[in-house]
Amino acid sequence: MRLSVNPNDKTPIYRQLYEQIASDVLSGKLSPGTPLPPIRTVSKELGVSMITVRSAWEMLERDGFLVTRTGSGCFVAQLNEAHRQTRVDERLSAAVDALIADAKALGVEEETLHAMIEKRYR
Amino acid sequence: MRLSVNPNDKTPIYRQLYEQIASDVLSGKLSPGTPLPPIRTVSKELGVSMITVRSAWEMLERDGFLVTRTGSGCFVAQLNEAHRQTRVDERLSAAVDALIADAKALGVEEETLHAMIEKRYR
Amino acid sequence: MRLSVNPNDKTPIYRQLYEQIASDVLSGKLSPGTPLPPIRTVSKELGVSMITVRSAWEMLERDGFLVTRTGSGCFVAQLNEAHRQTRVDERLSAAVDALIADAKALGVEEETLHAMIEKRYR
Amino acid sequence: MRLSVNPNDKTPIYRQLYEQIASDVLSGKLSPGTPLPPIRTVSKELGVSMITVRSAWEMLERDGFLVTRTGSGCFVAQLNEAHRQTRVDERLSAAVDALIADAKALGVEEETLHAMIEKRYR
DNA sequence: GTGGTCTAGACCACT
DNA sequence: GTGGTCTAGACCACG
Repeated sequence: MRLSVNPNDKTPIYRQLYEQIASDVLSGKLSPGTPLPPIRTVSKELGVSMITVRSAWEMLERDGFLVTRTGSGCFVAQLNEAHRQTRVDERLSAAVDALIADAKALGVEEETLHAMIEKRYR
Repeated sequence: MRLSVNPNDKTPIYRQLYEQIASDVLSGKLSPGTPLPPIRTVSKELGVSMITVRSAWEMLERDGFLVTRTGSGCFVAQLNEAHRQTRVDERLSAAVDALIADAKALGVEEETLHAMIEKRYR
Repeated sequence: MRLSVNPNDKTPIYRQLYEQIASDVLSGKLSPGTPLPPIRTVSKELGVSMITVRSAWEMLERDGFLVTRTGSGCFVAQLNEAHRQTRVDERLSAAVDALIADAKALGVEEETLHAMIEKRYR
Repeated sequence: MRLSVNPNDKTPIYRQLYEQIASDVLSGKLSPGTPLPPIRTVSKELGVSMITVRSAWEMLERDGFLVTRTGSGCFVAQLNEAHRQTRVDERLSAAVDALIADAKALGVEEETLHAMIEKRYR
């Protein structure tokens, strides 16, 4: 559980938190059932308001990444392997499609894209 | 000059306009010297405020895509081929890096990425 | 005595327990005088805190479904048939009223409601 | 647009607002494209915090009942008739199922249910 | 003017 | 102790 926020980043803090946790759940770094640290703790450690953390948590729950049990805490949701894989694919497909749209708008060929990925993947 | 705005898209209207024109300039669809329609016209056709259009134009001028000649309007800027290529690369590199970061966070291999691009490039 | 808790359900655990027992008493599945298992046992079997179970029991006693005999445990309360029927009616009326309010708010006719119940009652 | 909140009701204010607007959209009382009053206005009129209103609006947008365009306001979403009907059905089915579950738990027959609805539908 | 985000508190219900 | 809701401000980006 290594969370961090970058206040210079223009993306909202709650979204930054969302992305980090969602990715960790989807990549398997956080396994189902794992308890998350209390909102107040996260809030203090990151130096952001409780509400900001809650806002991220709420989004994560809505999207099925965690379940919250009032009085006892928040836990990584149970996602079976197939489901997890599906969501990884969805997420990546969207990102890939966005890149391809960009490339096409700029008149860049598929080969150039592959080459660029190869060069920058490290 | 085919401009459009998508009101459901959460990206600000002025940014949508910016992206379209910048892409068209970089891909060569808009060649240097081409006059842009008056702000007032664009504003009416798209049903958006003149302020919004002006703000997109300003950003484009700031980034060297447009030049304003007082009294006669806005024109696509002169970009020499090397410069144009550099900027295409910058833009695409940023997009590629974002995708790679995503892929890494999700624990996805480079090969999977290439395969996905191949499949979705149509 | 088949008790269970659903951790995904947002209704508080103590309320889930309350509802199950209240329903069983009102439907006659639990007859007057039947002893309830000790709080400690229920707590262990369901994996919930004793405090939670106690709080459900207290509410049930307050509402006349249970009686506590100090030293010997909790028992299903004596409810005469007329009383039992009244309470079933109260409970159901409330639920029916809620449904009707919903239907009206959505502009749905009474006939549609009857049809839907017929279809879904199995 | 007649909104009201009942502070005595234990359901959260933002949920009360959500339900009212969602119902009005689904029943057709609010037609697609209609602008909603600014959050600040609603907030003042109802005597609740802006954040509470926003929270309801956010949920409504998430669920496709409205779209917000920063800088110009919030509008009832475009829902075609088929989609609208589907969502009305979903909503009502859920409510009906809940009632049926209740009835079954209490050992009440289908006929009794129909009779009760008939009597209380006014 | 609009909505979007954030803070620093508070009070409540649940476990 | 936990999370859930709410308040009364503030500042920013957008149109």
